[in-house]
Amino acid sequence: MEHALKKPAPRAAEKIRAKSGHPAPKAAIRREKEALILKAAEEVFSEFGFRGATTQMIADRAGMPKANLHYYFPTKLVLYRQIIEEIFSIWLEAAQSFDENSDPVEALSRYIDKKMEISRSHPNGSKIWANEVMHGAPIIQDYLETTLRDWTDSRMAIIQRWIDDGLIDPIDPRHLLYMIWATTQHYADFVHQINTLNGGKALSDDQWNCARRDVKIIILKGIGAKGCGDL
Amino acid sequence: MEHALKKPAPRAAEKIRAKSGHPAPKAAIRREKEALILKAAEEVFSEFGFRGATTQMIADRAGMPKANLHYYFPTKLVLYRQIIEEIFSIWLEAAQSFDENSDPVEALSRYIDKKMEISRSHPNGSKIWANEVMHGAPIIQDYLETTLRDWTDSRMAIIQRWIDDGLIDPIDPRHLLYMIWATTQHYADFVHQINTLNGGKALSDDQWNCARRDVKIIILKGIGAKGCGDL
DNA sequence: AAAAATCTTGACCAACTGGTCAGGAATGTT
DNA sequence: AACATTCCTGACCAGTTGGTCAAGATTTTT
Repeated sequence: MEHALKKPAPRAAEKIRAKSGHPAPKAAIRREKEALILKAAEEVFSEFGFRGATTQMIADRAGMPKANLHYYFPTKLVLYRQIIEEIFSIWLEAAQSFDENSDPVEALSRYIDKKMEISRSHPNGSKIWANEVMHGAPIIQDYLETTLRDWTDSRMAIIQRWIDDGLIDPIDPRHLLYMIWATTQHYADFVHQINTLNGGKALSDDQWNCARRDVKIIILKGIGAKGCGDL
Repeated sequence: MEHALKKPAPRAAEKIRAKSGHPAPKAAIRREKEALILKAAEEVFSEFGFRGATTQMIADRAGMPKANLHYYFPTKLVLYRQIIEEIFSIWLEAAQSFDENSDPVEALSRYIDKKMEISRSHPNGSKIWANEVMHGAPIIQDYLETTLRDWTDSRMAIIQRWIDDGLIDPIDPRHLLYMIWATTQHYADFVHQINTLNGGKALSDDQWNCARRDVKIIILKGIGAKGCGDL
């Protein structure tokens, strides 16, 4: 015990606001705190996994006592699920661009670009997803069986049409999708390994451009897509 | 308390051996028990991660009381590290075949085949590795910086020579390696997702052959390797 | 046979973790 | 101003976990 009793200190946030003279509307407080917690939780979950993360760690990183975190999110699982759902929606949204173009080169290029962008700007989400799937998807199994499966089926159909139309070589659409997922997500999930092999530094803008270009070239050329020489 | 006191029951293993009349040499006991524990630990670690796995779970799956496990492996970390090291050696060993052939088509084909084989036969190892790297490689960082980096550098040099000799297109060797790793390991790390998208069933032999073939074709054709039309 | 070394295990413990709660503080409403 | 609502937090608790230990069982050595 360093201090047997402490005088009831005013809350830090209120202190600051008092100085600046602003009020602290309840609605805003809720929004801000929840965002703070979600951000901290995403970091901690991606670094330690669901079980490895403790609500104490998340609370610390969000700058509030643990009890306060539990005031906004009753359980760790609720917090985790909300994060997973947000990640999932980002993934699906990025996938939209896939079918805005009828040309395989255009459609696949954009899709790969978007996926690479997400891997760079949102690596934690990818990691949490990978972690979840690797451990048997205990929490998002229903998503895999419904939304993801539907999405996959429809995109495979599109790819199959390209094959039937002779626009790309006859490969199994499934494995093309897996290769795109695997490769693009690798730059998020294995960013630590990639950085280590890059002399301990994060990839520069140039290196990212190079990665994007090479990934696109190899995949598009690999499936014999017509007219991809000028990427 | 269901039973206040229990008579000292003879150990199960000894019971069986007594029946069969065999003795139980200490050396063999040690070997068998350690192997049993390592096998169980690999399963549990791959399913729950380091922190998610409990020594109790591992002991249960190995069919022995927890205290017995701690007799052979003093701490959970020691057990984990031993497993990681074994996995690492398998990976490097498989990579040997990479430079037994001077022809890029031959060398890369064999390398991809071996990696796909490992993903099918040894998915747990791949998952543990991925988990470890995703969480910042807290335990194997030194391996990444020494052995893996050396290996990567030497292979990149070989690929660069192929490029200089005009045997493959000028892409960044680094990203070719990453693509091979990402794609082949995806079939281990994301096996749950793949199976779910496959109607909940594991890939059949035919499907595996198809995956192997498509992965090889796309990558080899994608880098413009000469003479890979007959894969 | 007896002593030494190794193996086995139930019981136990200290540290930690998710989650609770009471009561005080800030804000909103009348 | 007075009352209601929402927010904040130190203290607390029950369950879990990695790891220990002493005492007994089995095998090896002398």
